[in-house]
Amino acid sequence: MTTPRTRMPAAARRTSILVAAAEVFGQRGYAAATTDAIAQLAGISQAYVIRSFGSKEALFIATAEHVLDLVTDAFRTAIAEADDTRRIEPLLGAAYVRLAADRGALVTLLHLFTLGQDPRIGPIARAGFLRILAILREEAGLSMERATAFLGNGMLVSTILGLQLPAESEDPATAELLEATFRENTPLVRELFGGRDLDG
Amino acid sequence: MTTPRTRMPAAARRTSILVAAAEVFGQRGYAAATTDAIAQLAGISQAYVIRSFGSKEALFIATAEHVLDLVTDAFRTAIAEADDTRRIEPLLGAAYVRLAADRGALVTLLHLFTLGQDPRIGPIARAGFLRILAILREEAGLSMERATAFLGNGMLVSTILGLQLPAESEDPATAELLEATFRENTPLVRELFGGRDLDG
DNA sequence: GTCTATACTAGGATAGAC
DNA sequence: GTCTATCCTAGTATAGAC
Repeated sequence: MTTPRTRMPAAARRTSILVAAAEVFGQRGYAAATTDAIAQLAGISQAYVIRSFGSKEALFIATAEHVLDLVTDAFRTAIAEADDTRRIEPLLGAAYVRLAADRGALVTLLHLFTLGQDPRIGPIARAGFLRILAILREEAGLSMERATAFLGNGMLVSTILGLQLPAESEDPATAELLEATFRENTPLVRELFGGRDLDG
Repeated sequence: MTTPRTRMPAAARRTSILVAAAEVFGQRGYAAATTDAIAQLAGISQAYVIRSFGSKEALFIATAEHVLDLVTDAFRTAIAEADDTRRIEPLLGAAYVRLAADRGALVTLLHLFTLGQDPRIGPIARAGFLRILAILREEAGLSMERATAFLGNGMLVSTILGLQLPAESEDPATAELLEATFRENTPLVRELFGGRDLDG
């Protein structure tokens, strides 16, 4: 709009753009997301978004790294809280589901993983995926079988978010699906999304 | 190009466009795919692609329905072959993996499931997902727990395809991941993709 | 650090011929 | 049934001011 808004230190501005970007990228995907939508959500001009990150592609990469950091941090915190008397998956699962509160984060990740064919983004996507796998294996101590079962469930969680299935459905098949996918975290999901549709 | 190529009955042309569309949509996703790339792959003009389906959106929807049919048909065939002395998941899994030979099909499905926010496509995506779930539950007789485990593994398979991880990697983590994800179908995957990268 | 204005391009869709 | 030519919009990126 007309006059410069809340002037802000560069680092803070960067963060606020990244947060907006994760939401928009999560909702629409990389290609369909517009830098203008991100700008509006961040409350700044489209040109300034580009100024700050150089290009839409660079912004997406920064956003992806940011989300990847959120996930790895969340997993590491969960791992630190674990004692070895119980399975660690519920803790990791809860950490993952809680990231859904960061609107867009999990679905942005899902979008990232569909971009393997992109010459710039593809390598980052592969590395990010393998990085998460390595944490599950080496830091959480999961066998490959347990790790893939956990990852599969995580992809399913993200898919359900991306589909925007209703968090509270009258359709019994949907309700049962959510129970089976979110398990002990189902109440957490309902709390996060209430009556609204699930989205990232 | 210049002069009309192989003139073809409308139905056959439709199919050949759908096949090309699945490949391009699978590779790039809905938004990034261009009707021109689809046209080139199908060997016809961009304008004719639009002519044939009305719009890019309509083409995507038709492609999605087509892929959904491939999946449901493949599952039903697998179910028909099952005897009840063994778990049915390996049969279903093999059927699913074989669809990867239809370049783009599985990853197109993955893209479809990220489009929940789209007013036109979203409802189709949700219905398609629930339709697959219903087959697993009602026709294959899986409990909801087994169905979600199977679906999660399927999403992981599609994600690995979308990431284009190499089918034969020197990286031990990747190799082990593929083994754990594809299980008894690992040889089939290698046969399908040989030395090439995995893609849809 | 942030804006307005604008240049430029890609790509979906239409018109009309054959 | 299929093409060429073209219109038109959306959206990224740049220039330059404050």
